[in-house]
Amino acid sequence: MIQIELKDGSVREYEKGATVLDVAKSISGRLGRETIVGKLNGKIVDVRYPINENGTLELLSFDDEEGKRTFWHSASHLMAQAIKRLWPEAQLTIGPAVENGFYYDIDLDHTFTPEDFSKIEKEMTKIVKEAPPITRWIATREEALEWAEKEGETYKTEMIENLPEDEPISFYGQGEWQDLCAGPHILNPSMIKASKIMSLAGAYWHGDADNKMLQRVYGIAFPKKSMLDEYLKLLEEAKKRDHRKLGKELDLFSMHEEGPGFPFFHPKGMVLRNQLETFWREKHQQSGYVEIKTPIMLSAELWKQSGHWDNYRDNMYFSEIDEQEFAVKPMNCPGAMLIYKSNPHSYRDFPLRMAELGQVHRHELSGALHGLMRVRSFVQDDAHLFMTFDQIQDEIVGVIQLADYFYKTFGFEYSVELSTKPEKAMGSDEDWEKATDALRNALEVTEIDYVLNPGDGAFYGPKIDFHLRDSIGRTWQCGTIQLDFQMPERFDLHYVGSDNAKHRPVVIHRTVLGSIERFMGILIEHFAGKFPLWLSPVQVQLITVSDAYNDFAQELAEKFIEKGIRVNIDDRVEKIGYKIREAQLLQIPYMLVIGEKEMTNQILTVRNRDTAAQNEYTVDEFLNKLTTNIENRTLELF
RNA sequence: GCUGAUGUGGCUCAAUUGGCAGAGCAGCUGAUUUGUAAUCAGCAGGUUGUAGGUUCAAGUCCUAUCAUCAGCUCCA
Repeated sequence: MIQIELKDGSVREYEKGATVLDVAKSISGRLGRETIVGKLNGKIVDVRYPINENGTLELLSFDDEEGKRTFWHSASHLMAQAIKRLWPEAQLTIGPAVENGFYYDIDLDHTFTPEDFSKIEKEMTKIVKEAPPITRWIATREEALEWAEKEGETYKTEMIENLPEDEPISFYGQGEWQDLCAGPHILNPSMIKASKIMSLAGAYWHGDADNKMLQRVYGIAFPKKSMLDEYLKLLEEAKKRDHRKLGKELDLFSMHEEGPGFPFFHPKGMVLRNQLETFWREKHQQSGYVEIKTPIMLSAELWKQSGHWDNYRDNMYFSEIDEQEFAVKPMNCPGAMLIYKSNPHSYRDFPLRMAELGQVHRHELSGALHGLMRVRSFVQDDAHLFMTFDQIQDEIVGVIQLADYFYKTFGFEYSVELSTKPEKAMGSDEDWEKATDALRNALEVTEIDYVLNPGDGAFYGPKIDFHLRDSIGRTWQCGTIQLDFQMPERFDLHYVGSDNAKHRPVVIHRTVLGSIERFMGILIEHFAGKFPLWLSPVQVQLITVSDAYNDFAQELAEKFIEKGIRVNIDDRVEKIGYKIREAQLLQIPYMLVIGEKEMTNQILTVRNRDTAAQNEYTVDEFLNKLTTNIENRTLELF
């Protein structure tokens, strides 16, 4: 007999060799039905896994991350089986679960069309009805290769050949179809009560653009039909907060064919932008930064010196001035280096924090452009910090805390990645190691959770990235901290130390918002256009009941303007309901109906955008509440 | 850049098998002076992304090109 400790701390006895499923069934029928995978002593195992020794076991269902992934992985098998039935010549590659569902990459001459989706879905439903039990077995390398040969699955042959010698090669099968797969999997496709093919995309084999492009079929699946409906509804909701749609509706910015990747900011978008920048300047000044501004175009010679010419030329724009080659800056660092070099520096100046809202241009691939999120020209909220080696950790910690402060002000959740040396990089392995250690230490000091992203650093140094999430769950890099030992060498920077000798300073590049454009995109989606008061393009809408009250509204407006409130008067001859509706659609925080009652009593009737509640205030009361909320950059309206 | 899809008034969308480009909203004009999410009527607005081609006839079919969307790749 063996002893299994369960999640609730209870211990149960089983025959040696009892499977995860046996355990689940023994506890309750429901657990028996819903358990998808087990976590045995911290390791994910198939429900078919026989337990041979004492240990702790967690039973995971679709509600658990690991359970969900397994479920979706099995759904991708179901889809693959359906596709193989419909197109037997299809060659299968890989079919993993992703954040929202699963995909399978398939090599097939027939190009899938959206019309094929329903065909595939129908076949999937048929298989679900057949309910073939999913079985697992281990094959030798020879058997596995034989299978791939027989099935004509050339990609699988390649995958088998690349498997490590000592790893057991497992197969999963359902009905007439088998697949090479590490698992784990659910017991039977009949557990998949609802599934839907979502979209189609091209994807390269092994993610390498030199390889053949495969067809990637995306799908989603759930153990309950109602969950699929809910998910589809959620997607609809997310579409409504797409910053491209809201940008148009709220008249914040526009994009034009004449300038692909170059956004145009409208007056209301500029209010938002300027508020952001004002906030940014205020906080940076408080945090000991000075501000600089460097030119958009600089000599090509400078970019050769900085290393951008060798490492970043494909992404740069060039032009000629007086027969000399110039480049439009893709980054702000070389300009900042020149400013540093224009004066001698002492260790007493350090740390020197030079910030720059710098407009950069980068030639991004046309297919990569995406609203404000990925553009070809954007303003980085950049800064270059110059310091001694001893100051590195404190400075990185300082930036991490600054970034945290900014994100918290907007109520963002964020994730952090540490990226290490890429293939195309300058500098010695030793320098890279030192720099990477410094970043890692700072992360550990601040006790921030992070994931490692090997090989994804900048060409001049490793980096810490801050990622924010958009409305449909895609994450975008915003803040970044990059340690750089290269620029100081290349530009021969130095400072005089306390020993009266010349030393090389260390440089940190960093952004917090990342790009103002991208950050605005994220903000729009995060708030779904309902900006907090301090960011709202129009903060107060005065709505007159009839033109008898226009003068009074005008008087009031002047009082608001005097306090710096962004106010707008709607004195059109329209019904109140009509004017309220328009202000509401523009997400204006406060709507004030101005009529007889207000004029005679000298009182304000205030409608709140979010609650639709109506409150009465005296003018001074309301003004005080407004200014306090704005000054504190409060997220909620009052 | 690659794969696939999509481009019709400012916006959202119609237009049988190729057969006279249309509606709602927004805009303008007039009437309505209105109390918390749409007052009524009239008017105007388009070389159907662009350039070619097929055809008696093209929004519709073909070719090229540009842009956008989804993903890949890349990245703030």
